[in-house]
Amino acid sequence: MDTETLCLCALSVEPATGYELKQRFEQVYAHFYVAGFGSIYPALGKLADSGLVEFDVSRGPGPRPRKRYRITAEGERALRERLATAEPVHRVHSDFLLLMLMAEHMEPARVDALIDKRVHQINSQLEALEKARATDADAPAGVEFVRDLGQTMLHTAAEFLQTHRNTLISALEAEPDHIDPRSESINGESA
Amino acid sequence: MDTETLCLCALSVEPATGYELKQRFEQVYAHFYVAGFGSIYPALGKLADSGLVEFDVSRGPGPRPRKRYRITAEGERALRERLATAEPVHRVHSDFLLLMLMAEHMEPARVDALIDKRVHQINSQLEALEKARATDADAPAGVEFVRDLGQTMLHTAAEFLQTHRNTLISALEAEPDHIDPRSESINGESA
DNA sequence: TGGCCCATGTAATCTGTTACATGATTGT
DNA sequence: ACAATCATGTAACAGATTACATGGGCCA
Repeated sequence: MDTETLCLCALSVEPATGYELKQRFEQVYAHFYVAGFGSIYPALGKLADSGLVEFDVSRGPGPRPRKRYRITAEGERALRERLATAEPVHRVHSDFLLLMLMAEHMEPARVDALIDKRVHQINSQLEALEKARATDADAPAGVEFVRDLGQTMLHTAAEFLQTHRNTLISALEAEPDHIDPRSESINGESA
Repeated sequence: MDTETLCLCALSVEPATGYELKQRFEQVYAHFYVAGFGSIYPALGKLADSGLVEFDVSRGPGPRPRKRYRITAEGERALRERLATAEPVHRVHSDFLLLMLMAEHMEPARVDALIDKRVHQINSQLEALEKARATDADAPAGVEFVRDLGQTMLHTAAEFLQTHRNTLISALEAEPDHIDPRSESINGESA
């Protein structure tokens, strides 16, 4: 499922402009999907071409007219069709974890900073989800399910990082693979 | 960071053929990275061209020679460089969660089946991690860190799904948006 | 008047996925 | 005899990222 289906899903909840969709994705969908303008606008264009969405035009602030998209009856049908047949692929693509895997090859301070950064990312996503829950109190069951799962996962990740960071950093400092081959005998047992 | 860097990382741990790398990725890296042959082989080719890895050739079972790659000194330098500057991007791309978000538009049985499938995926990844831990007992601190984090996250996800699936399914059955527009007056307030 | 937010879109580029092609060895 | 596993690679395609282009309104 690509950005096109993502937009169709979002529009089935509530009409929006492309710009608004991006914001919504960042605020509420960020923990399981990302999409930039470069994929959102072409996706909306294609959806409109195939009649799955339509739009009202109004004079926007920029040089181009602003378009507020909404799903059509045909779009609803297509959406149900896609939902009924799509595979539930779930993949994580994390440079962060790859970096952690290679922690031995980095300076401990760098590792520490990376964890810090990740914790901040997680916390801002958690805040966004908290806000969404407050704003949109009785959302559909599916939306709440995903929101709760997101909060649980993010919370668990943050907690793990906070609890284990010291263990990791200590281990790295004890066995300094990362330091340039000048200072060798910290353990007193190098060649 | 792309498949190229991923391969460089994996080869810095231990030499391997392209085929073996894929297996390793599936078994131990699956919870945070995926790569198919179509990206692994070209990546290894490029790495070899730029001198970051080298390989021994032996007569393999297939029509082509088998190449076992290992990282070079220059490769180690390049790797450290990349590790020192890379951004810790972490992104989830989950059709599964998007489907759950749209649960109202599906039949409850379908939602149930999707959750089932996901739980099985998680469990097989957990098994792979458990096996890796048993096999490779005292791995570097970074590797253990990532392995433990993976187990924690996967375990949390599985538990959440098991605990909340009934609540979700019940909610869906109570308010059948998913059924064709025949039965309207369940809430008694349709147009 | 300088910068940020709103707002849409295109084009070049990068990367990954999928399908295809090839074929020996080992186990059932 | 058949299937699975081992094993490498290419080519076509799909999709996303990035940078660019445009410009009004609002706030300090």
